[in-house]
Formats: sequence, C-alpha cells, structure tokens
Amino acid sequence: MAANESSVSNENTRKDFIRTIIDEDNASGKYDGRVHTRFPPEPNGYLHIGHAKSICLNFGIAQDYGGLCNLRFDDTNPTKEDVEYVESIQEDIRWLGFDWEERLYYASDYFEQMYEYAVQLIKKGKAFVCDLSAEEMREYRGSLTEPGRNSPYRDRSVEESLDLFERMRAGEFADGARTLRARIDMTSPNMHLRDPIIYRILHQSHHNTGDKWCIYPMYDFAHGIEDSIEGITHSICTLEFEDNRPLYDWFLDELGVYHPQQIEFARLNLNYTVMSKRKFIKLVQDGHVRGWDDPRMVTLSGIRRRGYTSSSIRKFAERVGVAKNNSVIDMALLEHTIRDELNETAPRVMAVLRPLKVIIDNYPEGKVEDFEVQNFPHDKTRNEVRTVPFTREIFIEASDFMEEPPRKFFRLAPGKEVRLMGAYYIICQEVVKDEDGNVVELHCSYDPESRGGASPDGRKVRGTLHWVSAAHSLPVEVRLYDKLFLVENPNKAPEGEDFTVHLNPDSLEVLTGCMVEPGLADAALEDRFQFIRHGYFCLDSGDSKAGTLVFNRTVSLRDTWAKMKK
RNA sequence: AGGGGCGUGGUGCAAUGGCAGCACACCGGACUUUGAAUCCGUUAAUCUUGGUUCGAAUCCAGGCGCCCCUGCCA
Repeated sequence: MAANESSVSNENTRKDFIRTIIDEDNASGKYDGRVHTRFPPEPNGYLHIGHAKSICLNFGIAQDYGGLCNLRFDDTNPTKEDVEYVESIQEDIRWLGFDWEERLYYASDYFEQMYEYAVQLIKKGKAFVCDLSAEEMREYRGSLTEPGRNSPYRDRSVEESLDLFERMRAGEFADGARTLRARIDMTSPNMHLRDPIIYRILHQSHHNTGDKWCIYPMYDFAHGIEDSIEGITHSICTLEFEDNRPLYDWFLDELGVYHPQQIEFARLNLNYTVMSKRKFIKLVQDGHVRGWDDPRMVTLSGIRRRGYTSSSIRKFAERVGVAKNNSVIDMALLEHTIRDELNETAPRVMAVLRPLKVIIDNYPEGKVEDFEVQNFPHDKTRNEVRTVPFTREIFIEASDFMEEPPRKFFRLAPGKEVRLMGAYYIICQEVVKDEDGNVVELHCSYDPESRGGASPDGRKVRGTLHWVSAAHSLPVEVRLYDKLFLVENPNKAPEGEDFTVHLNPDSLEVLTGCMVEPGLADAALEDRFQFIRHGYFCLDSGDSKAGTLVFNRTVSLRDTWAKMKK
C-alpha cells in the first residue's frame, strides 16, 4: 500500500507550498499532528469553478493527512445571504465528491460567543463604541499615503462603551448610528489596522437567527474566532486577505484563544470567461445566458449540466496546482481534462448532426442488416458491442460531402469511395440538388464484398464516415457550446463599455432534426457518449424529456482537420 | 507615494546551493474502420544589475514590472 502510494506519478506526489507548511508543522508538532481545514463560503451566491479549487484544496488536504475539513457558512451579513444558497452550495460540494460528515457549521452559531469576546475586548480597552458616521469614518481613515486620525470617541470610558454596546444589541440605535471598533493604530500603513469595525448595526433578519440580532460582526473579527472555536489548524484563503492576516492574528492574540494560522494562495482564473458573482448576475439578468446553470457558465451547476464529471474537476484542480502567483489557466487545460477522462469512459455512438440523405441504389429495398460495432474501438481490451441497423437509405454528415473537394479531403465526393463505419464502402454516383443548387441527396453504390468495412482485395479507403439508417434513426435536439467570450480576458473592456461587449454571439448553437442511433432512446441523465467525430455529449438535465431528447456537447473532439483548413 | 505580495518556456506548476523538469498549448512524423485516441519527435524559460560561492532559479543588495489594500462586503 505504502509502496503503491509512493509510486504514483510525479503529478500527485509533488507538494504545493501549503502541504509543505503542513509537513513542517507536523514535524515540529505545532498542532500535535492534527490537520483540520475548513471551506467557509458566504451563502450569497452559487459556487463556481474557482470555489472548486478551494474546495479540492481544503478537503483534499484533510484527506491526504487523515485530517478533517469542515463546511462552514460564513453568514455574518444578513443583507446579502439566503438559504437558497446554503442549499445549492451543499449540493455542489457533495457533487464534487466531498463529505463534511456532521461538521456543518454556521458563523451565526457563534454569535453569542462573539458578542462575549467583543465585550472582553472593550473591558481590556481594546475596543470602543464609535459614533462616527460612515462618511466621517472614511475621512478619519486617511489614505494609502496619509495616516488616519483618531476618532473623537476613541477614548470613551470602558463603562460607557460597554453600556453603549449593550444598547446597540438591544436595538436602541438605528442602522449606521454607531459601530464597535478595535483600538489598534490609526497611523498604521496597513489600512486594516486603522481601528477596524468589529460590529455594525443592521436591523435585518437573518436566515438562521431570525430577528435575534440587530448587530452583526465583521469578517475580520468573526473569521478567526470561527476558526478558533472549531480548532482549525490551517485557515486557507485567497491572496487578497494577506493584508488582513495581521488583524486575524491581533484579534486572536488579544483574546488569548487558540490560534490557527492563515495561509493565502492565488485564486483560480480561467481565460475566455468571467469568474465573479457580479458578472454572473449580469449575464443572467440581461439574458445573455439562460440561468445560473447555463452550460456555458463556469458555475458548478453550469459545468455539471454541461456534462463535466466531478472527477474531471478534481483532476483539473490537481493539475492547476497551488501557488501564490496570480495566474490565468488556459481553458484548454479544462477541456483536456474532461476529454482525457471521457475518452476512457464514454462509449462511442454515431450521431449525424446535419443530415444529408444517401440512397444506395444497388442495395436491396426493404433489407435491414444489423451490424455489430465496438463501443470502445480504440481499446482492444474492451469488447463491448452494440448493434446498429443498416438500410438502403441512410444519413451522413452534410459536411462529409463536397462536390468540389480540396486536396487532402478524404471524405465523400463525386466518384470517390469512402467507408461507412462498420458497414460498407460506398461510391458517390450522383448528386441531387434543389432549384437553388443546394445538395439535397446523394445516390451511391456499395460494394457487397466490403461488408463490415473492409474488402478482400485490401484496397485502401482513407475516409471513414459515421452514418445512421434513415428509417431507424432517432431525431433529437443537440446544443453545441463554444466559449462564452471572444477574448482571453473579458474583464478588460474599452472605455465606457463593460465585459459583455466581448460576448461570443455564437456561444450557443441549437441544432434540431439531428439523427442519432436508435439505441440512444434509452440514454440516462448520467450517461456520457462520444458522438463519433464530434465530441462528448450528455443529456441536458433541464430540457431533455423521454421522446424529445436534448443533448449537450460537453466538449468537442480535437479537430486537426479544422485547423488545416485555416 | 505608504503597506502587503508575486516575477521560471506561449500558459500553469516543480526544482529549497549541485545536469532547469512535468503538464497543457504549439509544430512535425508514425499509426488509424473516429482527420479522435495512441506512439515518437521538435521548438521554447529562470525580470534586471551587481555581490557571496568551486558552483545561484535558489542566498544578499539595488533596480524594474505586475497584483492586492482607503466597504458599516467577504
């Protein structure tokens, strides 16, 4: 077992800087060998693939070290939070394959304790009630280069602050009338240390505590306490909280309580997409996408609906790595990861997306042959087969025929021979067009000797086409997705414009009247297929129904022919 | 301008004083009943200047560049 583990690929054994810190802590006995992380989302929106990186990191570390990872909702701001999100977040994390067991916590569970801690700080002379308005406070704060000035209420007596804070809790004051502030240093070059607010007044009912509270703790005060109460060892967060760390430490030190360590890493960025709640909302509200779970969105619900598997997302998070560099991951890596998995797991089927009828004149009318074809033809060790019916009239992909083919086009053209995968060789004899000159039908002849797709004379036929029997094929809808934005970084918009100017107008292509193998009628929601020569597809969880199937393209196959044409 | 971070091929991540490596992307070839997959190969990087050292991506000093910080958001 240990030998097996040590022999896994470099990719898995390489340690990121956080695991290196944990190794050192374990070696020094800093936390008695305990490893306890947490994933602390605020329930104010849907999770996206950037969160997945953090989830995989936190839960993954717990798994690797035989430790624990809590799920904790950081619900300290009732004006933005909702139970709708606490549910979707749990669903997404479970889908990703992680389990917090009985350790589902809420920051709001600790409100009473936090209040007590705040009182302690006041008694210690480390916090005071401030009557400055928001605007005044901003003026007093100074700027990045100018020191701030002390609040006139800073030297208020402990007794008065205690009394005022109690009355804040009792609801005697209006929103914004007063705050509780830490007494640190208004001249600190670190803005977070300029007497930051600990509690604000918010007469707002909370999804968890209802109307019990009208004062709510701020993130910096609350987060460390939450970590401390839960016995977290390594509190992992993103880079922008680096400046907050001295404050995280200050609160815990002043309170004299158990003190986890905060470690920051770089959040995930992906090119050709956006990754912020605000921008997702705009995309949904302005109708650029069909909802939070639109398969073009990088929300976890969108990605899931698109057909990405949770194992591929976990693999992706692993390949992306963990570091402190601001980085932008190429969407191609995400696509590679899902292709890589589906190539191994998705059975192949034939689906004609843009049908062109082919009539095989010398094939007997009414005859039906059932051909047995491999589900995993690239893998000789797997002998799983299915049968597909073959008849005189079939559909092929319209783009697989060209009347005047360029060089190196080895598909069908007048007088040219191709192989129908698993069936026969055919030669195009006649092209039928409508009055506008569009090709509407092909007449071909077949070689009975080539049954199964090979001929006794061993002649080479380079082109191999997928096909479906016209009489047996199943009509379905297919949705093809492309990148949502045309540029690598949609966040950079020209003056006076926003990121939506970069939207790809062709990010969704809906194809109706696609013809697929009849066996697909039994497809289940969790099934994944490779539509041969097209890509990987799954049923759309939102719109597909028995009888009117809708398939989503998760990702296309690599297409070097398309590249050559450019 | 103050503070906090970060600089390794095109993009990411390793190398923790000792041969700069892996993945994706790219390009080329082989094979192919998927123009897929697979296999083989090519190209390509230590921000800069100085110092320490037998030896520096790594240590030291200066410079440059990028990111974050002035919510009663998290």
